[in-house]
Amino acid sequence: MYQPTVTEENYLKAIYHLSNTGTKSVNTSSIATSMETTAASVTDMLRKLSDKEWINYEKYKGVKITRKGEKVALGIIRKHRLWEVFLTNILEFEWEEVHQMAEELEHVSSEELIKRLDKFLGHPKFDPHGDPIPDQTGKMESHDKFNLSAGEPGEKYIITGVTDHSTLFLKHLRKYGLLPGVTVSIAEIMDYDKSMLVKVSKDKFHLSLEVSKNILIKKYVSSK
Amino acid sequence: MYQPTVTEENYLKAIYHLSNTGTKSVNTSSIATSMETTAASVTDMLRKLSDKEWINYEKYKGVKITRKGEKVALGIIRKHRLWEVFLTNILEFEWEEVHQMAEELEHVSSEELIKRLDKFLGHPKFDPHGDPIPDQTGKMESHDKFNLSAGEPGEKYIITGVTDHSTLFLKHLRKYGLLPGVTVSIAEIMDYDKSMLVKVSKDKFHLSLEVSKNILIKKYVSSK
DNA sequence: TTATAAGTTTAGACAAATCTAAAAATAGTA
DNA sequence: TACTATTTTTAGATTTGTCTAAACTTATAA
Ligand SMILES: [Mn+2]
Ligand SMILES: [Mn+2]
Ligand SMILES: [Mn+2]
Ligand SMILES: [Mn+2]
Repeated sequence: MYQPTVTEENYLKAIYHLSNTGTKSVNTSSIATSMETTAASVTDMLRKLSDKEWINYEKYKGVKITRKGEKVALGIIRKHRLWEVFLTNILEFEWEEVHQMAEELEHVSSEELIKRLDKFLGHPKFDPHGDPIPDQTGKMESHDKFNLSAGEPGEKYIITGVTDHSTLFLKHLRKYGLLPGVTVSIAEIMDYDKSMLVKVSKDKFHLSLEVSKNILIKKYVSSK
Repeated sequence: MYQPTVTEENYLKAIYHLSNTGTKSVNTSSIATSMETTAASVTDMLRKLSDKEWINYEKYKGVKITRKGEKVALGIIRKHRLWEVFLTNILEFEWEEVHQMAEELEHVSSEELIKRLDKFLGHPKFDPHGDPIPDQTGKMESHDKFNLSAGEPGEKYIITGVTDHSTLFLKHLRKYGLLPGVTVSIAEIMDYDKSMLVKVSKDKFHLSLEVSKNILIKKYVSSK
């Protein structure tokens, strides 16, 4: 049908993310915040996206992404995350460096390019931040993940991702080797401030609640 | 100082190419043709490029690219050609497929990305079409190339590039294995239509003047 | 050398995406 | 319920890059 402009792609991606993976309805001001623009500009754009049937929009009632719109959003997210894998695994960037570049690369339009990139990278299922990569049909691994802050003393977990994607946070975690795939065990949780003492391979260190709340984990299981 | 928009980058690249590698002055209509736009639009843009000191422009007198403008153009050309190498050598696209994708990829802004891509590709000196890749300072291998149509019977040559970059032509050459690096010897040149009989490894075939005029070669030298 | 053709610039308009300020609708609360 | 605060939309501009049509400049050639 229509093909979205770069700006329309960015709006659809933002709306998709704000509606936590495509379900609930999103209001104008939250889109404005996430797009770093004004509510007035968002209203203008919502009308256009609605005309093209990528969202359902009623004045004052918020917006819900349509199946069509979701397809566009997932296509962009797929490209974004595959390029992030390329940048870290092949060009050896650190995980906190790749997001801005991927924001540009995700708009390169060729479907064949992304198909071959996916193949070249070995069909990765997750990006460097632990976020799942949608396949060509939009399907992806589901999150059965929970926060490290909800973990229990004495238990062993595997890091699967983060909820804060800021450069500052990612850089901080990398210093401690706290990356997706790494095993952590909780030695102790302090009653006073809910900070925790964790063990990562040979090292032991202290994580504030601030930090542990933003790390996603799954239970450790010996094989696979 | 300023950083060019995607459109400005495309104009500067076109002007650079039209002035055969940065020397002679270029007129409005040739820019319009190469950008597939109107002379009026070009005039509008020339004013902007001139304000930003990327070109010297005097009304009705044509335009010459400045040192600054040349630097911008060479940066884009470097990115374009490196991405073309990536697409052919790594993602295994054919040489006639890569140009359109490179037209988009060349505008991805990160300098660090292109530095690492260059390194990953092994600092290639030529793109898949035989065009030289400028280094970070804008320097590149010079063309001591000439047309196959000027070659002599009995002589052996190495293909170094093409002057027609159209998909149709590139596809045609690939069918015969006429790619940069390949050795050809001229068996015979027909008096009547200047077509030539050439030998490429075990195969012998006929090339029209139309074709031989668009193939660039250098003399064959046994070593290197 | 003057008429005509070719090339170039200006004038005025438009679409996309944005903004500020003002008006309108909805939500929260006394 | 009625007032106020918050959110959202509209109105009117602005910027970038584009267009057509008209005016202007330069080249060509009788
Ligand atoms: Mn990212
Ligand atoms: Mn990511
Ligand atoms: Mn090209
Ligand atoms: Mn090329």
